[in-house]
Amino acid sequence: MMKYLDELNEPQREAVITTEGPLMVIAGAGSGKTRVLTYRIAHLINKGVDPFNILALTFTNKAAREMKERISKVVGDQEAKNLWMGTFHSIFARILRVEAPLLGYPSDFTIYDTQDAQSVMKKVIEEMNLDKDIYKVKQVLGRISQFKNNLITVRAYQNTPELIEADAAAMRPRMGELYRAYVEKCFKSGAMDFDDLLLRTNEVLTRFPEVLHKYQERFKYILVDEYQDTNHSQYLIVKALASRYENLCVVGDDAQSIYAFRGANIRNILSFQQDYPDAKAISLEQNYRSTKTIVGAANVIISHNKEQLDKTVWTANEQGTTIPVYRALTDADEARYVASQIFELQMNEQLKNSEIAILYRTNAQSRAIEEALRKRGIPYRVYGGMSFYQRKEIKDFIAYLRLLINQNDEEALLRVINYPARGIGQTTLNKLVVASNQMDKSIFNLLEEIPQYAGKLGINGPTSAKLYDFIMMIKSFQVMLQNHDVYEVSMHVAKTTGLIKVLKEDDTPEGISRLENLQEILNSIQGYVDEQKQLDEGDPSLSGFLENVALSTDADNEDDDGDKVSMMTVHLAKGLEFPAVFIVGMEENLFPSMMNLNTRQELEEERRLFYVALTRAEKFAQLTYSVSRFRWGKIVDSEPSRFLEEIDDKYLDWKNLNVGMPLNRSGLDANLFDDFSQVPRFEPKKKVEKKTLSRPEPVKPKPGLKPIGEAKITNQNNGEHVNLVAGKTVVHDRFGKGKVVGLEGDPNNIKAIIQFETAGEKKLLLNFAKLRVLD
DNA sequence: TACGGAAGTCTTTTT
DNA sequence: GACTTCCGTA
Repeated sequence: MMKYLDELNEPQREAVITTEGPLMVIAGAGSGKTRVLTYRIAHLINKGVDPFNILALTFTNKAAREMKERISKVVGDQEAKNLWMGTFHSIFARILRVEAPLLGYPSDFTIYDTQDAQSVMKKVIEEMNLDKDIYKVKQVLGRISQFKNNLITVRAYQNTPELIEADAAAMRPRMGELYRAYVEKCFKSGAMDFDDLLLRTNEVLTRFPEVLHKYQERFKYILVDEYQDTNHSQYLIVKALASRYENLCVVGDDAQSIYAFRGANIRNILSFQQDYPDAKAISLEQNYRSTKTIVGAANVIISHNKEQLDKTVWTANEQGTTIPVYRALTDADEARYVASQIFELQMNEQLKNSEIAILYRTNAQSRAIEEALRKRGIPYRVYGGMSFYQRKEIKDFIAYLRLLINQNDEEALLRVINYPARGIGQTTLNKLVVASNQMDKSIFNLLEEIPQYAGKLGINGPTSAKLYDFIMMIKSFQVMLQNHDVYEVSMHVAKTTGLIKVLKEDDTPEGISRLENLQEILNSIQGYVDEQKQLDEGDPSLSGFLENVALSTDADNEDDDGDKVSMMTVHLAKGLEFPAVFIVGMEENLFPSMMNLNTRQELEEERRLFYVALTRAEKFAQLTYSVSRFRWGKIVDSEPSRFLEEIDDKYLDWKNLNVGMPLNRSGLDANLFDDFSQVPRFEPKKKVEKKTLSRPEPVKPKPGLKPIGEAKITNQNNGEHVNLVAGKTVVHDRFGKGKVVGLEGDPNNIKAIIQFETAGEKKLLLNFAKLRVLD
């Protein structure tokens, strides 16, 4: 029955069978961390612990789901089903559904995602008449997030002169007021943002000892995965819950801490043994995932960091091949190289697409690669970026559904009260917001009695009637929800509100795709209803569906249909592994990111990020960088990443170093790079190599020195960077064919004067105009 | 009030 | 490039 223990090495087994007392497992990359966690939980259950008493906090929903499946295989579905397993946010949202009323929130509180929060803050700043260039929405919210993650409430802020002074010194003296107004608006709307889910959990556990006691008794055994990425708020929740039984097992790797920007505090893991003096520490150092080359290179990288726990990751695996480092000329060239290498891996190594991943530092890098993969006919899936639920048409529809559950949700109400258009304008809405603030009444409640208030607010008869109609429509949906299933109501909402109609009227490709998306969300609601009915856990609730929507990420969606190459940011790749991994964009200011070059801590986090990226690879890793890249609508020269120089050359295989950028040509010869076996391979001696690396190509004229006789643009035909000069014939999407008459303006922002055959002469900014060059 | 076009602004990573 | 904002027009 406990045969699984034989599948573990010594430290792994110890981590599994040490079930009582605090335990810290430092798990190096690829050291079988997930295996330890699953078997540990299975072991607890086999020992007779009730799954209801086990809480396992994972970093992603996907990790939770996969782990649950694996546990099911050992202990059976029935037992595994009752485990409390999920992300901090989803587990504590679930608990707050029960406990939030103690804090004055409705149990059907709405969860605001980042977009909602930004929209609320934008309105708060406008209502307070503050300068939006000084009080930038994202910055203000970032600051508030810091407060919340450190449990600094509005009151605590007001009582902390250092914070007030710091904000004053940063030219934002009214931060405290903004914080208060934002929190009040959320509270009034019955809404919590992501940080609130943790903050309010802390609050309820602190203020209500009996609640704390209840959950301490419930969660006798607690496991936390990726402990190095917990923030202070999460840390305190865990600490509070575990303080009674102290059966707390944290698993993590300080070398893989990559979420400091979100408040993660690496100290949480570094000082675990101070928090729990009796804690046992186990370190898993044998890597089962990667080749010696990959492990060796990764170790070299991470050794450049100062702040870390002592450990040595090693492997008994084969040596493996050296890591190719390809120097591309443009981002398009880089993408083409990756596509061609994927093709080769398939031919030579019989790898499936699904065994290959392309990792990048920023989502924006996916575009060029997608294009190259499409050209080669390689199927792929891009994870992250704009998720399905973030799309406007989906958010609009969801906003209606949110209103049915929580009519005080002001963000949702303002979003849809005039969409589709029903003649309710900004002026009217401003009056309503002001009145709502003054009367301390939600807009919805105010509108229920609009006939009696309209005159006082200066709202005319027809408008008042429209407002009333809207409220009555929402109320009719609410009534319908009482005796119809969620799917039926959703369908009715989509039709009655006119959402389907407006989308149908738009027959552009984008419009059609928006309609399809609406269709898809309706399908997924139906899927949810069916699934919940099967699980037989009462009637499927709309609020349950909405919670899934708010807390699920793109990576969680399991439409793993077919054999596709995975594309994602390095952050998203955490916890995953692939036989072959490409890490692209290994350039200064990109990886490491130009935003993180200021302090050693920031740079070390970038380095850990690279460490994470490289250790995703089992057999094949490849690195690429480009000497020029299309960024911010401009071509930007770039230098190879310092991380490349940090790796010992014995692990690397430099490619394409002596191919230069053709100067004074109208463009790159695309065919030159199509067959990569033809590209001269230059294996330089060490000295030359380093030199080449820091100055990899002939010095090109800086953009500022360039006369306005020519301009580099990206040709819409083929994505090539070409030089545009007077006399060229170009095609514009709207204006048609035309001849370039001249170029003028600032070198960074060149205007082309183009004489179009039908549209006449136009001046177009090259940073924006989409031109195809004909000759 | 709605819409479209053009200019302006911002680009890191995510629950 | 993507998104927002501003402005003119219907």
